[in-house]
Amino acid sequence: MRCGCTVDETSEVVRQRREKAQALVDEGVELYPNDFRLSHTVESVREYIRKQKEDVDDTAVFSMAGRIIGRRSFGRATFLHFRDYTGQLQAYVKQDEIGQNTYELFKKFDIGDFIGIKGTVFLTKTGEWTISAKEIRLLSKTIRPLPEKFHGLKDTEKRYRQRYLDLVMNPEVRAIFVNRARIIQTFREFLLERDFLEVETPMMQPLPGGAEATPFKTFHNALGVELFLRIAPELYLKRLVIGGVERVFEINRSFRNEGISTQHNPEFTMLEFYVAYATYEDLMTLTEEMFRFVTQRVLGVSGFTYQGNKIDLEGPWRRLSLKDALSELGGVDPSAFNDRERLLDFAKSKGIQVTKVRRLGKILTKLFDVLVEPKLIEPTFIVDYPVEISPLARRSASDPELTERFELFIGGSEIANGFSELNDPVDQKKRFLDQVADRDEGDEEAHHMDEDYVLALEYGMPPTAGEGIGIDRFVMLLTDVPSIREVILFPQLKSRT
RNA sequence: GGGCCGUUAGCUCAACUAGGCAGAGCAGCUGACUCUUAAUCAGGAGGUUAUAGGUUCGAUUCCUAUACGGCCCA
Repeated sequence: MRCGCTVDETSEVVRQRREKAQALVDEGVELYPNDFRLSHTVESVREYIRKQKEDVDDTAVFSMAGRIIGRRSFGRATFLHFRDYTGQLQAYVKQDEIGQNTYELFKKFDIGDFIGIKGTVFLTKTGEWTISAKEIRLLSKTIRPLPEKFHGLKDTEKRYRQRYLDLVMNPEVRAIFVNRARIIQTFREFLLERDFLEVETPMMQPLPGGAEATPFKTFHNALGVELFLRIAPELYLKRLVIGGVERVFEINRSFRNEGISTQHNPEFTMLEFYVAYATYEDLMTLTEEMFRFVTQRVLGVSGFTYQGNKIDLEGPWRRLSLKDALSELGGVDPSAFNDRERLLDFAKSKGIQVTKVRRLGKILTKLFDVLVEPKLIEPTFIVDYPVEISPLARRSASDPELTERFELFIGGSEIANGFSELNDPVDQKKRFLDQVADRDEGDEEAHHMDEDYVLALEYGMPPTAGEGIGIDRFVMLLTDVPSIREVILFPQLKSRT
């Protein structure tokens, strides 16, 4: 039985625990009371001990609660460890202290049960601060055993499907999610300190925009309309810039209806932010500053190791044009950049399948994804993306076929994407029309015509730069994990039938 | 969508190469033990080997399909 989600009544262990629970009930013990009050957490007791040093008061009574995570019993006395949110502590439960009746009941407590304990602290012979129980009570009975303490829980599928077990058994897993929370909080602090306004824009949109991706569809019954889960918040955030919110950001989920991999989860978290009167150059500088700030705050150092590669965030980071990267790192002959047939031949020779006959820019990015991206370990900005694959970005002043756009790569994966925003409504409409043409030719990921967004632009958007940062991937970097599923509490899995 | 690997007791894993009674550690159960810490000692229990078929006197093992997971590719 792999799933653990089926109630397996035949399991001997479960049967034994149910019998024990029934035996406690028969003795008048409430299995799930909620009238036990705490005076301390484990950490606050440890703090008390540290402060008192040699003068620990061995008559002071502390009242704590937690889950039993281990026990060693000796007939009429037992050592156990219990754990609360702040840490774990040893308890010494002695029949002489709590009385024979209570001790008999206590023997029916299992590893995993929640207990409340009142007692005094003392130092054991082996030098471990321990609470000596004057009173011990059951706060919540477990019917199923926790995974084994020494080897923990390794089964990947079970870890994801029953994340609570993973969190109980594997402290490093909890550390990842604590770090994730800190990372998001620190990004937020960084932006708030710089006068950004945090907003929430629609997750359900009549037209999915702001990225090239297949959306999830849903339906609003009362309105009778089809809606899409957003693939990006971009077009709504820019509407806010039009409305005068000159520094704005959102940290929240987007949804893309594509394959699942170690780098992709159908729902993922992005930070998107927009700065009026700034350019993509400003954002590259800001990004360096922001990443150093967050890393320093969360890890306490300015660099980290990702999957064996040392990564230094001290700047300035390398900037490389898309075409230079392709020729320098991808081995593409620069004279082939404008020759569709030669590019396709080259792709074929490298075993790269370019499915539909796509625009030149798409062939280039496909080659880039396979040949260059994995090599970009140190932080690197790739700049000068072709306009045809950047329909929302401002044209480069020096070359109208290029845009003022960058993508940031760290540890061989794309972390951020930013550009000076296109704020010319006429050009924007033309770009949408090009996308619609691509869509008509079968490119399902091409943008839709968004008349309402063009209308907004016609009311005037200040010159602006904007950026999106993949929070999950950033967390992967700082926590040094190889799969996005390790940084998402409940990653998408197929349901078991 | 394709390729490879995996699924055995509550948990972690053997047994599969070359078909021959399905095992261990931990957890749990019974008993002993009032300073242990992966406590110790003694005893006993726990299995539809993911699912459905096939080959075979005999299948955890070989074959086919399916489900789920992992890695790689698309």
